[in-house]
Amino acid sequence: MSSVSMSAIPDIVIGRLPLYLRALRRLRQEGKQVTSSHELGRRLDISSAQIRKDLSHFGGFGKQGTGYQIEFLIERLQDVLQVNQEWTVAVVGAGNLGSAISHYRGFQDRGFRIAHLFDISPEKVGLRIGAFVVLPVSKMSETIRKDGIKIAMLAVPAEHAQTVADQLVEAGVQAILNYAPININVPDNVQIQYIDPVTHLQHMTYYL
Amino acid sequence: MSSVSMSAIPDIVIGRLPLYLRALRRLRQEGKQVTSSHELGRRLDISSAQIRKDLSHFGGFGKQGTGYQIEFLIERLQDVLQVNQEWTVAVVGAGNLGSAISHYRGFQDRGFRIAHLFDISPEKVGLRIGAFVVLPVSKMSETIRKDGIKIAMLAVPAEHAQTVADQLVEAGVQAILNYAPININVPDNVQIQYIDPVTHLQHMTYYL
DNA sequence: AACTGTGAAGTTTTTCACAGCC
DNA sequence: GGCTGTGAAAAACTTCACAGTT
Repeated sequence: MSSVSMSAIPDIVIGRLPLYLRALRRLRQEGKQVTSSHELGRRLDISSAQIRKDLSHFGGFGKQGTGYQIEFLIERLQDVLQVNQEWTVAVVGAGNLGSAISHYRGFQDRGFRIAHLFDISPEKVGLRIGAFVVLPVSKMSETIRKDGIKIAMLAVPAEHAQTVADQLVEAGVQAILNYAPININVPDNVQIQYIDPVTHLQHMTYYL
Repeated sequence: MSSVSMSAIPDIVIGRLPLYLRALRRLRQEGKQVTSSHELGRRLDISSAQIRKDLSHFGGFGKQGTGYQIEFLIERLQDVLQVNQEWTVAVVGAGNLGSAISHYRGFQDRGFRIAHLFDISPEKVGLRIGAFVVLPVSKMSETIRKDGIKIAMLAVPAEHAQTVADQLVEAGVQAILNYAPININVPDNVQIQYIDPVTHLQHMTYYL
């Protein structure tokens, strides 16, 4: 997990911040202005002490006796996670999954904008998928470099995931969200996260 | 996390087993017959000691001096995770995401078969999506009960996720994989897991 | 009265390191 | 020589409990 070890703040804490942020935005949408570690904890099924301790790593965001101002805390968490800016993202793979990702409206208002969709197949290249025209993988490095893209989502078959990841890293990508059901090796300074629904299902079947 | 606390084996260990299984099947596909905790660890970026300790919870699967028989270990892990049988799964939500899930070929050979696709929208009901004809949510409880379905994937808008989850639980579903970007409350005896790509992206941007 | 922020205590998880076996 | 399985040690993480503030 790369640059994690040199950070003073545990990675497991960082991993919870997006959940706090998501819940807080929900509370805001419901019209609430103030919340407490207890209310958040109840919603997220996390102890209130955990939430207070996590947040305390970044400063005193709350008020004793009152709780947390939702709007203020949202801003602070977005600052910490660096999602007050908009990140430009590339998607590689224009199959069913890449297509679904490209159509998804939920990235925009949480800090991410998809800028390009790449595919290697000549039949896909040139097609319009959602708001994008599929570009050839042969143009990938050049485009990513030109636009300074730092984040990519990988939705190619498992067989090609490592090769494409290598190209992405070579082109300057520093964070990869890998949807292919395979482990990938990247340099220590590159972030990687995985999405594989089957691992979640298999985790649950243990308990059934 | 429900029934977890009464188990002798830590949930965090259970969560890694699907990753081991995935890597082992990959090794098998590459033609390998034997592996070691070191080789697995290198691929997964997990320490070899961790892997040995995790596996030792379920019995001595390896041979000193030799390592692990890949085929044998795959079978054992599939037994432990109960994925030697095929689980029948329902998908709720026939939008882009539900459609992508329904088209995905990767569930079948890892223990899961999608049996039904539900949607509430009258325009969607009756459409053919992948191998499925979209069924109305009004038929959901009845169908799930009749087929004894225990697992559901939730791909509806965040606003409807809790309501649909309640109906699923009421109909007998015991495990839900929620793709909606919102926390859901379910009874203690029901498993729930989340997939939200944005939380992963936000986790990574912290380090950029 | 209600709530935060936080040291200290408690618990869980990981790593170490090595005996035992192939 | 290489590897597993495992107690013991170390590290990481969570919870407790309460002083301090509104």
